[in-house]
Amino acid sequence: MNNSRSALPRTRAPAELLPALRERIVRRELPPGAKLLESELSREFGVSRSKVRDVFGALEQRGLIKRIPNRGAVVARLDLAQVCEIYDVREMLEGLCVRIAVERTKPQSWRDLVQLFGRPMEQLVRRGRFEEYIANLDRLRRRTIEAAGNAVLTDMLNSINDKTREIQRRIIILPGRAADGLKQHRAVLAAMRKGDALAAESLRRANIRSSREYLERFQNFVL
Amino acid sequence: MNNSRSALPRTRAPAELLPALRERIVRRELPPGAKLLESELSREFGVSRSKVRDVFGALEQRGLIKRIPNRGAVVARLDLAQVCEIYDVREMLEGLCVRIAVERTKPQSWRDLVQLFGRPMEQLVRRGRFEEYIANLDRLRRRTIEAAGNAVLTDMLNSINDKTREIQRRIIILPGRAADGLKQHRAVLAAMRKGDALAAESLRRANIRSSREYLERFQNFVL
DNA sequence: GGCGACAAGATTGTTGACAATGCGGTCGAC
DNA sequence: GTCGACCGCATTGTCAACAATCTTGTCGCC
Repeated sequence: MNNSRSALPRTRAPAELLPALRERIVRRELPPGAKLLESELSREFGVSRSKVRDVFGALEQRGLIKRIPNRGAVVARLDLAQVCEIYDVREMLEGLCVRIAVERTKPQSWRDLVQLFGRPMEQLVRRGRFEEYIANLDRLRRRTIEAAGNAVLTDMLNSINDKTREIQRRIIILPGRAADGLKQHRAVLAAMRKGDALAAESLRRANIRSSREYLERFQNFVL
Repeated sequence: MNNSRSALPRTRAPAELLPALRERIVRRELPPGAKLLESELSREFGVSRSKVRDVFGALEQRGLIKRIPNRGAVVARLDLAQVCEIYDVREMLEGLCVRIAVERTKPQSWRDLVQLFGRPMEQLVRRGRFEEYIANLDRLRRRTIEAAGNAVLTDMLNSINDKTREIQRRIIILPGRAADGLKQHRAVLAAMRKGDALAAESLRRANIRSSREYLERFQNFVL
């Protein structure tokens, strides 16, 4: 079902197995429903089956795969209800993250991002350069998480991001979404630049709610 | 270091290993820093070492134990900073949980809990029957989580609860805390009874912030 | 007497073989 | 011709032996 290519790019390092598999799932290189064979991965990565098994355990805990006893592991599938559950949580946690980040940093530390989200991002949206647009969004995201400096929060947000990264990518390319999102992110950044933590939180939450509206409206194209 | 008793209560079922260990850690039967020996647990539960190993992996992912390569597994230790991180997240998630729960249920479905948190809980606080007080608190917690019906949120709250259950118990018995907490929970329940989701959320968050103040004030007695 | 190297024991990490389970195809009966 | 039982194959689950690593106690040297 999934051996679409016979010559795979052989990731050799044994410790790289978990992040490599995670990445393949997150990027939908392994699409939802794809079956994961222990022996196949064992050979490809040059590690023992036990180790593959361990990694499966970790991936299952993170909700990226589903294991059925004696039947193996498949990439987890998300329906709209589950994505909505995630979005409810995400709204709260991203809001918290921005608030803490603002509280713990000097307002001027966001200067470069404010600038980046001005003209440069405007151009990217106008020209439909979504990959770069998304890369910059991710830059903002990582900076915010790092500034918040809350390990528990970081884990949860990363877990949520793993499960919805591809969905977010598909939302961004929906008609009008990138422009809307950029406006909202600018508002958030403006509040951050002023050191107004509560406003930044509120605006970030509105931003995520807006993204979610696109998701629900265009669910047939996204899921 | 930790073989305080020679005749342990032998939990025999192999599938019971994970919940059993989890419970021991959460209840501090295995205190932070306690070393977990694979072979010992393997014998006690009558399972193979491989299975113990799997369970260690799961416990590590949940943040209940810490594994050091070639050095074994120890029960995770929490310092004040980490607990504060958890409380920041907990405040948001418990608030969200109550809000959704109220939005998705009929106001009258909370009647029994409103009543329970009236006279009966008052009596328990006054008489210092903390175990029963805590048991009822947990009843409210489980009902709320169930009513919210958000699996992602449920997992996160349960994970947080596992890590801080013992700390919460110690906060409750601090002088004045149980009475304060009860007042706050009554306010939350009153809002729930009225179907005012936003008020309930706000009040629940205030409740958790209050609990956190006790924690910070009495940290030497709690941690 | 204290410090460092060494060795023995204990513990974790890894591997491969073996058992159990589920799936798909084939054969036979009605 | 279709349905159902059986058998073989592929895959997962389990286990015990082996290898690697760390801890601890001892000895010798300074």
